[in-house]
Amino acid sequence: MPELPEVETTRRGIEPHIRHRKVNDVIVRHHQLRWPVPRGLNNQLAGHTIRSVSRRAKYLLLGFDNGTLILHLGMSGSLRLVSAGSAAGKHDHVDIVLDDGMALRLTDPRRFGALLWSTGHPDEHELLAHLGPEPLSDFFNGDYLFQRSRGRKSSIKQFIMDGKVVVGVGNIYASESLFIAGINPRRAAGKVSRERMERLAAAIKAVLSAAIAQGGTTLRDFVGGDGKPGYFAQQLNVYGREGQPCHGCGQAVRQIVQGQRSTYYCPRCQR
DNA sequence: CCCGATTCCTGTAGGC
DNA sequence: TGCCTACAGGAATCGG
Repeated sequence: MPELPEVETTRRGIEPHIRHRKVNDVIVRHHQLRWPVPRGLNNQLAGHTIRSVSRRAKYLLLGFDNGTLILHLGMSGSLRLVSAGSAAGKHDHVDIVLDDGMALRLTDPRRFGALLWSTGHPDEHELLAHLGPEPLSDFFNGDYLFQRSRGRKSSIKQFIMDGKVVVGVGNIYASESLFIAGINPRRAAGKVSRERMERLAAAIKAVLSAAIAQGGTTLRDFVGGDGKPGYFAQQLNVYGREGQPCHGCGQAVRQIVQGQRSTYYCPRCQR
């Protein structure tokens, strides 16, 4: 399930193959993703060259001289380079056919992903305009987390998963970061000390960086642009390890539900 | 503004 | 073996 490291892994995987390439055709086989894929994309893109391949939060941005293609992988999406015209499976919803005989193929079984077209500045697009800072930027630090969290009653886990606070921290990395920082996920965000927020910001950066270095986390179906899975799952400390011994103290890892999402933590190491 | 619940979708896993 | 149900999750949206 793509979180920020998986999206960044995808970006790095596809960029060298698609940047400076011209689009020949766009084939949309299934329009109904998170939002409808705009009609007539082919007319916008055909003949235009991909100038940049960037990322904001979990969105991939393909920059053209006449606009930006905004892609989101949802929770089951992946982008891969395939030979143009190769047989499409039932979940292969979109092919962006390039001028070198290859195609960028969006596969997404659960269809929570999105593909949108923006003609203005992408940062001003409604979906991106109100997002919090990038977790790996200098702007995101303990001070920032401390300031933003004062007075907030929701749990620290839900707080760091809020895209208006910081982007790219999904369910897996939220649990992992809180474990590294030694913070109980149920604690009210507004009551976490400045010192602990420093540790948390550092933990989020460390966990995300390590995951990117490993090519992301493949739990079920994630593959990078080269079709290879990520290897970070082997380094997970708590996620999905309910009942198994904590790597720090040996206590059984506990699972709880917060905001309809599973949280994993060690009751001894995280207080 | 803040917060919790609901919603989209389908593959997978567990129960019987 | 097969059927049924619960569950997984990103993030917009809505109701309180």
